[in-house]
Amino acid sequence: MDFKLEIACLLEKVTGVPQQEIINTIEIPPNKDMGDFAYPCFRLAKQFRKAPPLIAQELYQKIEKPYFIEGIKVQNAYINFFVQKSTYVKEVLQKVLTQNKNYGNSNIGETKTIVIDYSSPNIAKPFHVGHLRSTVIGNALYHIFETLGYHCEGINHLGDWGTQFGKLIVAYQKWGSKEAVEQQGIQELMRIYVKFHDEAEKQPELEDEAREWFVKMQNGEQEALSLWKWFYDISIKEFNRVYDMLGVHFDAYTGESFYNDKMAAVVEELKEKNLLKQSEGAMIVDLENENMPPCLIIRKDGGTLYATRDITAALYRKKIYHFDKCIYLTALDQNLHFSQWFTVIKKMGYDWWKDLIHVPFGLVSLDSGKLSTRHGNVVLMEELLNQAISETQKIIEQKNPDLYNKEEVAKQVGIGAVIFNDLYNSRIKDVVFSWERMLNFDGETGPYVQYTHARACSILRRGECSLAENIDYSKLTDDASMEVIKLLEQFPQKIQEAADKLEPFIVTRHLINLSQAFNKFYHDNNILNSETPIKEARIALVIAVKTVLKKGLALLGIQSPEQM
RNA sequence: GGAUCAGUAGCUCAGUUGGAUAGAGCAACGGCCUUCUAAGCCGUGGGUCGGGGGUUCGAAUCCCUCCUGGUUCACCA
Repeated sequence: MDFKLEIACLLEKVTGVPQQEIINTIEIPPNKDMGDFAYPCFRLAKQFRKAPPLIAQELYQKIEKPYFIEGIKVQNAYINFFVQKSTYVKEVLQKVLTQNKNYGNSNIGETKTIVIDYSSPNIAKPFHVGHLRSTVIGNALYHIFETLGYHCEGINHLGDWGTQFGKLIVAYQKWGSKEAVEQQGIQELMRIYVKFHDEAEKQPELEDEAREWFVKMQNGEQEALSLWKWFYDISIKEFNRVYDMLGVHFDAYTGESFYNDKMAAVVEELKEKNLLKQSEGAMIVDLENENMPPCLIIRKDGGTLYATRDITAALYRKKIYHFDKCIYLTALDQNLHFSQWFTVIKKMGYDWWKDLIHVPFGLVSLDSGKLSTRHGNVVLMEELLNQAISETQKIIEQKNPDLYNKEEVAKQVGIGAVIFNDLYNSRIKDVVFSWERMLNFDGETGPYVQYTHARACSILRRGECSLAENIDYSKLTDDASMEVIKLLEQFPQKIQEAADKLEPFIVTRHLINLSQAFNKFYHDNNILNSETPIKEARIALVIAVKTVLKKGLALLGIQSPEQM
């Protein structure tokens, strides 16, 4: 039973307002003494031509109180409903316990496909904290949509093509060695790349040489391509190490190089549709009447650009995946770029341009300023994860030295802390990276939620805790228990809300709230030493909380150790 | 200058499709481990919701205006 829906039905009968509209208006009162659900009557004032409190009063008279409602109270313009607690507890817990790990699933997205473009780092550059947000938010949205029944395609649109590889080839031939690259991987590639830039300031002709090499790549010349492939393989190997640690996977690694041979046709199409225009030697799509600067398609030296590849990729994805939505996770500073090329798609006459969605997030920086690989102002992702893990190990030594699988748990908790931290606030907020904040595991953090889950597991491990046959749900009507039950009930709506807003933090915050409520419940009530009917009911609650916490963390891409 | 995002407690942030007394965590201070994990629980202090106008029965939320900060604006991605 869906209580909100049932209440909406009651109200539909007495107001004539459609159910769906009422559902959207029903709120949870700020204070539990006011009621469990509230219907504000302000909006009915016009329709009824009366003062809202009066309307509330009149509606109240007309409502026939069903069995699952214990009481109805009118306060000012609000009609407040008090649910029949034991019915409510029973309905919610039975639903969670029978659906188990499917609790919160939905079929709303059935037959729909969502393409998610996330992570997308540049090849031959180290994976650092700046790449974390796209990766982790994209991964969470992937899971969230999947749980709502959507078919998802996760794409890592690697930055694996462009003049920078020409530079790298030149640098490698001048200052690199096979051994060094094999031994040190990206770090060595980075070193010679930086050296290239230093040297190119003194000898600008190096830049020409680099461009030549990139042209050779584009023309498919063997030597250039095999070097490129080598750099590519080394990078992917290192990226995958990080992705494995983060528990992130992709359905495709079709990066920019993949579209190399597909762009000409798109440029041709733009020409045919009369959208391409010469300007200052380059080919552009003019967007003046859209109040935007032009979208650059072809450079004056004939090279393609970021937008060219994105447009090509979008057309390809539409053809291959028939997506209903294609979402791009990048920092907010790319806003204009996306608006521009989305508009180009629109001008090409594709009505699905509106299904292209840029999901931006705030900028990451360090105390010491902007992130810059070249100036060494970065925190490497592996370093961050390893720090978080070793910090966790210290805490385990201190708090639970007898834990049997310390290393595994340290990984789950340390990495979980990093992911959780990134999914804790709304996307748009800028982030100044701070070791102190990152390695603080107190309060509203990943370890807090994991700890709560481990506590629940601990109880279930100790007691004879199989689920009882006939549970007396009336034993869970105290305030602390009710608070937990309410949050369990809201979980599916929160997943839906997170999907609607493309904001995983809605789930994150809900897990915090649930953990807080459960910890209070845990503190107030002894579970294993209570009398049988109470104990059975409480254990059912513990199982339900454990299930939802685990599910919620999984949606965020975080593991749930049973002990920590 | 144009565009865009943000401004809520000392710090980091929820709350913004107008609604009941603006909430958390961190930090500070004070309690609670012979009882299921103290990575926990309870309590105290802390607010001109950037400023000023306006709309409304009602504004942190909507409109106008100003201020501050970030980002971006032609051949990088």
